[in-house]
Amino acid sequence: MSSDFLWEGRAQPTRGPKPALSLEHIADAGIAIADAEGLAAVTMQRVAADRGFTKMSLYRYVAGKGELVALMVERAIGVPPAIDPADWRAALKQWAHQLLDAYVRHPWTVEAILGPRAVGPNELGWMECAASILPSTGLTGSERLDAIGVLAGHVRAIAQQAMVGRQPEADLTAEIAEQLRRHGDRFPALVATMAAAAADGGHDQAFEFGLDRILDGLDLLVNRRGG
Amino acid sequence: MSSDFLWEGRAQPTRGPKPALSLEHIADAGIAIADAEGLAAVTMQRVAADRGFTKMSLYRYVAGKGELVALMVERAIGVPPAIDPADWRAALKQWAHQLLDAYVRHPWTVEAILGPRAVGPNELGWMECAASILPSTGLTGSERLDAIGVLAGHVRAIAQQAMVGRQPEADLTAEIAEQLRRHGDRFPALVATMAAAAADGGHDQAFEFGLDRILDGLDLLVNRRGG
DNA sequence: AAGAAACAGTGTCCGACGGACACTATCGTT
DNA sequence: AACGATAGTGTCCGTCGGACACTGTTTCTT
Repeated sequence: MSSDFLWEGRAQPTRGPKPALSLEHIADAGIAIADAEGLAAVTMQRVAADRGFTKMSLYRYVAGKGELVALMVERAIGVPPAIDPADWRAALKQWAHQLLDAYVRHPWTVEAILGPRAVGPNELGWMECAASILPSTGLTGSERLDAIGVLAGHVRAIAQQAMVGRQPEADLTAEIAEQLRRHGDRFPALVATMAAAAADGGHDQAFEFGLDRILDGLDLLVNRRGG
Repeated sequence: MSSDFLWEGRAQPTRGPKPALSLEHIADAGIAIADAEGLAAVTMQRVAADRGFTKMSLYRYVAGKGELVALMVERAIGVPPAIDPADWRAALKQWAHQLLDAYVRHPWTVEAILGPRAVGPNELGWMECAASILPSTGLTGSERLDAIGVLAGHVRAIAQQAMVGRQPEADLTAEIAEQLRRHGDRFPALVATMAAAAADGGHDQAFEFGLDRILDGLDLLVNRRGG
């Protein structure tokens, strides 16, 4: 299949010069650039130059830029945590928090995992981690898969917003506030909602709020099944 | 602010040749290309050529490619629907379905709205629509904003998965299944879950399942507040 | 010891992209 | 009729990913 490069380290050949680079070094260089300047700043040129080599030498290690980015994602996401599955609700909450941490540490990942892509052991490991929590709920297999999907989707969605809010000059909420100041008459309910939110002072609870709603909803379904 | 071009049609000048193009024509050409071949196929060249003009003529209308894509998104998302807010739960469900429809009709939008971007009247209109449904729930302003965020995030996340599943040769679930066939021993819980899901036959319920969980969770919170 | 074979890294070239800039063509106004 | 504002074109540039042929290096085989 297409994503072998994420699973098998290449067999070290016996003949010829020793490789001066490694997939790990290359991925780390790319990650460093993406963390500092965004995914768009990651070019074959930059990555190679950061390691003191020419662009073309990278093609000895990766088949193209897509592979490089896939390697970066797999390494940035990291190995999934070990979570005690005794209390499924607490475990899922912990899982979601740690996944969000991984995304926020490397905000460009949400951009990189868009579209068709290769799937690596770490990414599958995170799914495995969630899958190992859910059996005690008594939900069906389809429901458990969907539950993982909803939670992972929520984490991704929040990570996207968090990424946008990173650059102060292009803050989405500031942009919305500005447009509402200009054309507020066309969006009365939205203006009222934001005014109310400003009054009650609660901010940046989007992740926790959504997570709690989803877990409440799951809990309800589990109890319905259980009794 | 930076996104005036999404709000004000440019004033038609009296002197000089008549414009041969319009923002609407340009955006439609871009949308047609993106629908057919994906966002990556949208280049200034292609869009201009489809209208029978040279690339540089587009710069009379848009400041750059970013503006073009923003125009495409604003037009593709379309004007938000009018929804009867009597039953807030049914209304939100309808809202989410229609928003998903809009995304699925133009799968490239989920890619285009990543990162800092200008915000247009249609996008704000969708938020207004949701905001006008929620007051009857009795939730606080912050909670209502977060509720909108969770729902919109869920729709976006599902739309992303739907986009990936579009191309048969790079189906993510098929890729996962393939890797599990090879390395299933490392992911026992995941293998078991997918086997169970295949047995109970329920498929493609991710959107409905997640939406129902979120709405259940909101309902619970509303009732807690109400009594 | 001397090729031969496999491998690592480089230099050069290409087409496509977004975009700057100077240019010509077209129109309403005076 | 002339002018000036506007529309559209042609040319050029830097950067990108990548193909391909090349040189240099190491080790196995004879």
